[in-house]
Amino acid sequence: MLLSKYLAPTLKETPADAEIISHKLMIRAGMLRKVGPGIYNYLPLCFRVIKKIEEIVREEMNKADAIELLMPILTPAELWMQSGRWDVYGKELMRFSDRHDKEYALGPTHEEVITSLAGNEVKSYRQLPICLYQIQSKFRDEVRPRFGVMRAREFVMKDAYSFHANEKCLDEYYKKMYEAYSNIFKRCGLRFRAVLADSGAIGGENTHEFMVLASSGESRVISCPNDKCGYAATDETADSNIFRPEKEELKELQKVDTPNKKTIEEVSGYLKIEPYKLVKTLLYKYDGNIAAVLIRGDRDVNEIKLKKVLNANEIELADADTVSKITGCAVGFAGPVNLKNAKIIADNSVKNLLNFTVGANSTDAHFINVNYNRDFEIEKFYDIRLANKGDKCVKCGAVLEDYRGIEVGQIFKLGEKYSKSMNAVYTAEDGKLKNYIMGCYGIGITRIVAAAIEQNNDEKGIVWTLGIAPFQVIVIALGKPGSKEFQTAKEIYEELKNSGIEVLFDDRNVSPGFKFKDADLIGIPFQAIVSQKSLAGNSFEICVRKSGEKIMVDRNSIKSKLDELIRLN
RNA sequence: CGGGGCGUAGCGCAGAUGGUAGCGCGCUUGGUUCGGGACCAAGAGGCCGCUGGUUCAAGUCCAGUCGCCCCGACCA
Repeated sequence: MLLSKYLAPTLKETPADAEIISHKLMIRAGMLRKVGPGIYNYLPLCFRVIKKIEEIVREEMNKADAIELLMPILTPAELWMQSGRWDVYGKELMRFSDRHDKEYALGPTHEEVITSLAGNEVKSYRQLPICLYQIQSKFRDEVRPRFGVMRAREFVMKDAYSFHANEKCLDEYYKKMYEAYSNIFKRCGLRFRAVLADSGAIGGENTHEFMVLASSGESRVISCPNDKCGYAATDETADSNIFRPEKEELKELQKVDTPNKKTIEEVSGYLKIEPYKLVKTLLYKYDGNIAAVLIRGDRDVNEIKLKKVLNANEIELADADTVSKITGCAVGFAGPVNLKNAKIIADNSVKNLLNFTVGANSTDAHFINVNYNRDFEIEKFYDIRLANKGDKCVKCGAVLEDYRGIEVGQIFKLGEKYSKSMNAVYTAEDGKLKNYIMGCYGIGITRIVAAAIEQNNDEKGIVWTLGIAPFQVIVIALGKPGSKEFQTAKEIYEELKNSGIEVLFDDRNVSPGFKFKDADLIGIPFQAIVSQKSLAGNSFEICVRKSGEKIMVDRNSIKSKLDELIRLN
């Protein structure tokens, strides 16, 4: 490819609206242009990277016996109503009506479509297991699209769905996918971790998210530093153990004034009590009911866990009016003692607390030396706590760490969730109709592009790893078109191209500095530089983008040296 | 949905107190340069987001409207 005839509009200046490094670099390197909020043009360089990633994904999926197909982006509302997700999915589902006022959604994921297809066409246990996948554009109407392609409203995704006759078969296939995913991210040159996660809107029981480690990541992961243990989970799911306070004699319940002291910090500072000896009483609305949720003052509630234990569709912290109605006092002084009209549950962190402090359900007052069972009743204890770094691992007891990650893939065991709701069945060996046991497996292709850049860049620009680089080599001719070095560079370019190396030739009539800067910015792994000096000394320079290393070779060894470098990387 | 900010050339921006629009980058043409974003000369490119108002006169003041960006969406 001749750069002069290509479309890679590089920029000297960073565009104003880019926040994170990958977004900045994708725009500067002429890979990405915005069309609208969360909607982008993927320019040729970016498109080549996308194609590279897709090819890796295809190879690994095919290796795992998955079969590629293509489903429509446009999906009729009936399908979503069958599964029940038309009502549950929320605003992220892009909906609209056609000229006949029929409702449709742009596919954010394709469980409904594939389950319907399988239900009609996969009729016998003899056809199972089967895994079908596609690579296509997906649509999610994000509350706030940001960070370029990291959180876009339209993006490219690989989604796969497997169908099984039993759980054991699904378990085995899940493991196979776990391996396939690990291979994919490895081949993309990413540093990643597979972590336990919440299943979110897609549903199902078991799930792992594949997280690319990056400080700009929007997800927080809690992980055990002990390699033998390997516990790692998203902050939405992570469990942890925390310290137990010392035993002590029960003291007498006492009401104290706490004028205008509402927050844990204010109360603990004012009463000179450690935050862990305060108990927060949080009033949650859930499906029309109210729950008073107790948790130690130094801890936070994990709403995902809470939603599960309440078995609720929606949970929401009660507004000030509701709080006043229930407690009879201002927000900030709610407590479990004499609290009526609310189900009282508590996090396990409250279990070992004695003589703790709570709001007194009267404005500007708290109770101290409170003890449950004696002063009030707790309906049940649960683990509804957000795990923190510094907590102890539930598996091995090591001190947990946390880091930020970009979620690039997720694998789920769906079970019968969709096959049941959509009544998708096959004929089993015993002649009876059964629902498929399903799994689903997603990878954000365009997000991988951004994640790879987040991990692989320096002050000069992008540093592609060979596996997903848009080109393997860039030939740089120093000297104007028509000069001897330009001619030689062109010959080298043709030679490399004909031998199957993916090569870009910077044949533009611009100054050397310009070419070097652009080559570095675009981040092609190897630069072959041809100058007057090279010709005179028969000593050509191959520059390795990542290390900056310069390798000098003679004219006849350029191709073999590059072959070797490409093979080794 | 709430708070903040911004809409002026393809991009980045400047345009007190109102007087009919400029800079840098990029682009075109010609010439000189050619190992780290060269230089000279000549050009092209604007419904100053949109609508209405005030005024002799509006990019500038007023009202409305649309769009984009950032922050938040919750811990008693």
